[in-house]
Amino acid sequence: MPRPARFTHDDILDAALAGVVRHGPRVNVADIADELQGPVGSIYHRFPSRDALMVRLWLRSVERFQAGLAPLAALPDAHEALLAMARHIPQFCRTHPDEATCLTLFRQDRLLGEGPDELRDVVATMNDTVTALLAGVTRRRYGRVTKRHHHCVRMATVVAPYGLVRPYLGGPIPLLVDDATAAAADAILNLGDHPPRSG
Amino acid sequence: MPRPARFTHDDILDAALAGVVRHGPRVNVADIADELQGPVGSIYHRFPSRDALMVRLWLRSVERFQAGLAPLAALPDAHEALLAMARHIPQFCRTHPDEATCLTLFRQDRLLGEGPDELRDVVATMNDTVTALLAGVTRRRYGRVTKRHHHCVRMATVVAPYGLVRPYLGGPIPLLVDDATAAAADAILNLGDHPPRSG
DNA sequence: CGCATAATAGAACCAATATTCTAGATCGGG
DNA sequence: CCCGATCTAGAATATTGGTTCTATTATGCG
Repeated sequence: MPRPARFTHDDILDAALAGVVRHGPRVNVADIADELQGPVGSIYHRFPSRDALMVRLWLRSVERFQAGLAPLAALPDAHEALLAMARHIPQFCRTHPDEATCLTLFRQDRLLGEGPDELRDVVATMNDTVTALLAGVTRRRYGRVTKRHHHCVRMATVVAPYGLVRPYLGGPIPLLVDDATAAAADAILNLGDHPPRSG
Repeated sequence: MPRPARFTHDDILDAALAGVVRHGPRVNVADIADELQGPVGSIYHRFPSRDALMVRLWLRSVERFQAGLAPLAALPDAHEALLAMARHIPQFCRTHPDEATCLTLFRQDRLLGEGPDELRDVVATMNDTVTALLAGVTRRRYGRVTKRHHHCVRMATVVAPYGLVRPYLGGPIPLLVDDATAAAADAILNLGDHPPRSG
């Protein structure tokens, strides 16, 4: 009975993504409406505020990124599973360059502080699923899960790979990055086998 | 003969830095004036615009960061020199947490595109000195400087270390990060010894 | 003590932009 | 064919925040 919608939530998120990629994190809603080829009213019809829209966009990007991780964590050899998860990051950035850029432009901690109240919980728990995933593989890899193991795994599979691709976002990502990612991940994982005294 | 200045350039940059750390990259000049405990007029008396101020702040942070690098590049053993340069990053972030945060909040490419025209050259050439430094050590480490070597060295000494500390900025940086940095740098540097086929 | 100079001081201004509001369009069903 | 419901549409409004402007203050010198 109602008038059919011309724009879905995802349409608007897509427009916001395009806007962010083109104009940077400070895109204004007029530019987003431009990308949408629609009026700003339609944006506010679906999203209560610009901030909420941006947070939703970030959340969708994170979800899409995380979707590819679960199967890799299930690989039989735990060490190989962790390396595969590390490699997944540059691969994802190559196939989803825009979402990857979006992920780098907002930081979770800042969204937590500045984002709309009603989304705070969602943002906060966003990484819980990944943390749980990592905890499982960590136990399989090291036998037990100390704070040190936790950090090593996180650095090897998330932090280092992410850091390595970051400067290449916006352009082609050389395959060398994938090799560097795997090499770094392997080295950092092995760090977890030895006691704290650095050598 | 004139009235003595209450605020130096550096005072204002310090205030801007404090503002950026507290409010994020979108700090407004009123907040900066707040940190300065002075009026906005005094800020505009020294800097032509907010953008110019931010770029100057970024430049100062980069300079301070780079200052510690040169002596390390001169170490006799080239491989050790590169590892020392890698380790320098988490150390710098620990001793200069605010400047480090500032470095992560602005990206050179975006400053190039959006920053004031008169500063574009300065921004563009900012990394030339580091590139030159790296080129020298690269030659000593590998004997010659191919594109692949260049990338490996850059990833090992800058990109990976930077990426590894980034999520820890704003809080204490565990010493484990330094170990991970060195391990990753070593692994990536060794990648440069082998031909392109990954293994 | 005025005078010249350069800086502080903050209110006034104005442009950019997020948000709201009112009107009009589009559909299915009675 | 009109009605209710929902959405598009974009002009109007409000707010935020960068920049400018007009005092006013402090200093050294003649």
